[in-house]
Amino acid sequence: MKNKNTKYIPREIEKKWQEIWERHNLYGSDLSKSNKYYVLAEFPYPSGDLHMGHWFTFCGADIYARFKRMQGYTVFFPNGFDAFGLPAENAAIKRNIHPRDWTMSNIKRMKEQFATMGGSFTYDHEVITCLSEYYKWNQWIFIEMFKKGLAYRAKTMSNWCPVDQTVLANEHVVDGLCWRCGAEVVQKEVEQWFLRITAYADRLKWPENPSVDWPESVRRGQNDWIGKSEGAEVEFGVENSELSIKVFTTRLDTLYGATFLVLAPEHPLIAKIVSEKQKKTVEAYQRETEKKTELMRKETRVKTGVFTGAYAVNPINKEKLPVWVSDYALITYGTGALFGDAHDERDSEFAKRYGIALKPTVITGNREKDGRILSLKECFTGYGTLVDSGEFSGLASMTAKKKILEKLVKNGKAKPYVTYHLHDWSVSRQRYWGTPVPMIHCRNCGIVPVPEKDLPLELPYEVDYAPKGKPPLASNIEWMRTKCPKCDETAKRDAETMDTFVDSSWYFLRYLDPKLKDAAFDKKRSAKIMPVDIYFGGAEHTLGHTLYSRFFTKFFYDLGMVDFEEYAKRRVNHGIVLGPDGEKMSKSKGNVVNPDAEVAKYGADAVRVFVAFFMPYDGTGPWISDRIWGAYRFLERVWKLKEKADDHKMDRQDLLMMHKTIKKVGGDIAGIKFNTAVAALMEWLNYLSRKAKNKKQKVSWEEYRVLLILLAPFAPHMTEELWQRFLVKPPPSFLSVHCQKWPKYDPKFLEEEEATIVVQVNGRVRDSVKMQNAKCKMQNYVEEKARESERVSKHLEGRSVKKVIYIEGKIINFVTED
RNA sequence: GGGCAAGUGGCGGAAUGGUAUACGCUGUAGUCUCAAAAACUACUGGUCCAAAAGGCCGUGUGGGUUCGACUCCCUCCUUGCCCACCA
Repeated sequence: MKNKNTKYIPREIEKKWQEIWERHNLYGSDLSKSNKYYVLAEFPYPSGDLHMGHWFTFCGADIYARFKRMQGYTVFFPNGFDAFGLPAENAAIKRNIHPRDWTMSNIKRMKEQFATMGGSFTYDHEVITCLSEYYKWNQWIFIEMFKKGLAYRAKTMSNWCPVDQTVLANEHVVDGLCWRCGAEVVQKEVEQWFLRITAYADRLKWPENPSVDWPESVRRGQNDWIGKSEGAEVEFGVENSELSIKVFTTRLDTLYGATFLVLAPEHPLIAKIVSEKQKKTVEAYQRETEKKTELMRKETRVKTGVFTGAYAVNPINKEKLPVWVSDYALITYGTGALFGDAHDERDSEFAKRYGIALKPTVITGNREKDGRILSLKECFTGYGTLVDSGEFSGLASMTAKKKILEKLVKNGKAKPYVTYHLHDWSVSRQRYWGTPVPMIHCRNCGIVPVPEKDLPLELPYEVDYAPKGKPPLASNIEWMRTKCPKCDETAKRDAETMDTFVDSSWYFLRYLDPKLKDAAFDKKRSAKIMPVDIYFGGAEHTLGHTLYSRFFTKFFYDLGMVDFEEYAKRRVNHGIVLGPDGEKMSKSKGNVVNPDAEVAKYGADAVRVFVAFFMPYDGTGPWISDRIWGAYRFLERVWKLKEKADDHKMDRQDLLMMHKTIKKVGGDIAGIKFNTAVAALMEWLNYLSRKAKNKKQKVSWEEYRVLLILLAPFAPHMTEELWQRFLVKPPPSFLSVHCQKWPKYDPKFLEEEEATIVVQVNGRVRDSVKMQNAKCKMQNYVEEKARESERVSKHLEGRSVKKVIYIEGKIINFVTED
């Protein structure tokens, strides 16, 4: 009679073990232990359904977490939900369901889906950002920043999405379109809250050799985004006026070549200096550029502009320069004003277009650097020699910059000036589903923070959240009306909510104790468990989320709340699982692969193994469901192999294979190369089953035991089942395979008994010869042996050997005369 | 326009400057079966050859360095991602 237990049926074992693990609190972290290891994966947005991308990310993180746990670390691997945000509100409007209800039911559903994965998440540390127990601390942090002058209100031109009716950060304007809804973004002047991230620009800049292990692409990307430019602010007097125009430049060495000035259309001085004659033209131009959306500005690279009728005076040589207005000068960069000269391509283009006679260049070539003459273009970018520059002629650019600055500073006409590409972080959102800004607007006292004892300032459930161009919270008049904490007069609340990136900027600290009542996070625990040891996430968060988190961390550091300035020791970017059509998965395209069906068909373990195996973790490629069969077959073969296991003794080759695999799998997991780790396991399995078949040998229990341990992070359920059935006897208590110690390889077993030496003639492989390890130390012997080969001697016939290259134990190459 | 990454069989992908194509998928043939599926076994880059042995060609293109190059250097082409008037 056939025993039905001999068949591998995933659905019969997976749920069972998930429940047993939870019952035994297998993945609970004893946070009092000292050998901590914090594994973090970016928490998901509860959009409704888990998709393959989530599996890809979280399986990777889980494999790694399991691996570290088996290495003896106390692994802290929490999960949560980034639960505030626009989609909830949009879904609410569309389907007439409250954002909170929509979000919470999605979370419930996604948690069920997460459970099928068999992830080793640390229980009871869940963070859900839309709960007031969490966002209370967003508010607290906001007020702390306000007190330190880091949160402030300002009026600016902002990216405005007319469909979502909200302000967008620069990084959420993609090709001039809203990243969420795809509507064309327009410019609109609004007053809103900013966080002064620029105050941390210098500290956010990555040093050459940072103490933490983050991908170079992320570090470079952030540094470019911060875009620190050191230069000078030069004052150009305005002719027949007391006014002066402050111009930012990084190229003081070209100051003698200045031919004209350009002001950004939004520059406040324009109205004061414009001539009567030009007034109409200039104002028309200003109106026109105001209407231009970012998309239009980008598309028309042709530089347009108008003359103001005014002239400025170059402080270095008293030359008279016409002042123009053009939108290629950006009000947000430097001082919103620049001087044009022949060295800069854009300036030249602009001058040519409007018939401004450019002064000749004042930088010349003929300069050597690193033993070669530089091109003129290179000289223009900072390595030339000055000519026609008065007393500074003949100086190298670098020196001239310093000397000219010195002189201008002495005359009070310039000062060193540093500007950044990074702007302050606009955090106001005119939407409902977010953290209410904890501020009160009082007629007498101005802006007053909500007192700490009144936090959290709860988001009211009842509001009209349909977009009307004003924040939805403003529609709840009762909520809006309050009293000023200072003067007790009637006052108004702030109707705006915070950007959800505030939520995700510190959630990893809240994980430590999500229920903590009297502080944002547990300082003592943080000292123990932070920083995060490894952080898995998407490359798209290089300029957003991960930069903001670093900013928050540095702010906490300044408040003395944490004792580190970088919150994650290592950052790993994951790739993207595309739909089967090779396109990015999206609901509108209908190519979203839901893991539920795959799990039902193949079991979670096979899906996990396949997800780990089918492409490198940082790769991007389409999901091809049929191929999961390969992973399933692999697991089934492991399952069946147990029938071949007995007390067989391992020979030298067996030991070699086992230790090689231990080394490879451990090394690959540590290096986030899950695909080759699985391949190594497959290879070893091929070896084991071949030996079980061909040689009529059995597989030893030791081999089977190690195989299950190495496979456990990838296929946690089936390895546990096999472990419990065959390797725990009899079970005195619950001894999980996941609590086993990760095996160590012994280098003494890694040596091959026989060395295989590849023989080449003139670099072409002709044969390979085998010999005992010891013998390959003797080149003469190897050479003799190689010449004995018929295939080799055939190619050496009639040729004289000029040279023999021998790389010990690897290759021997005969090089002939001809 | 700038920056970064990458181009390897029919496909996903492996390869510290040292036997290119590991591992998996697919395909072909076979074993088993009344049959099919599954499983198992063998083969599976191209080309010359009846076949085998063997030879030649093969990692986007063209060059270079080297005894030896997917790997290092230069040219060009292509694709992807990110940024984009930054004075």
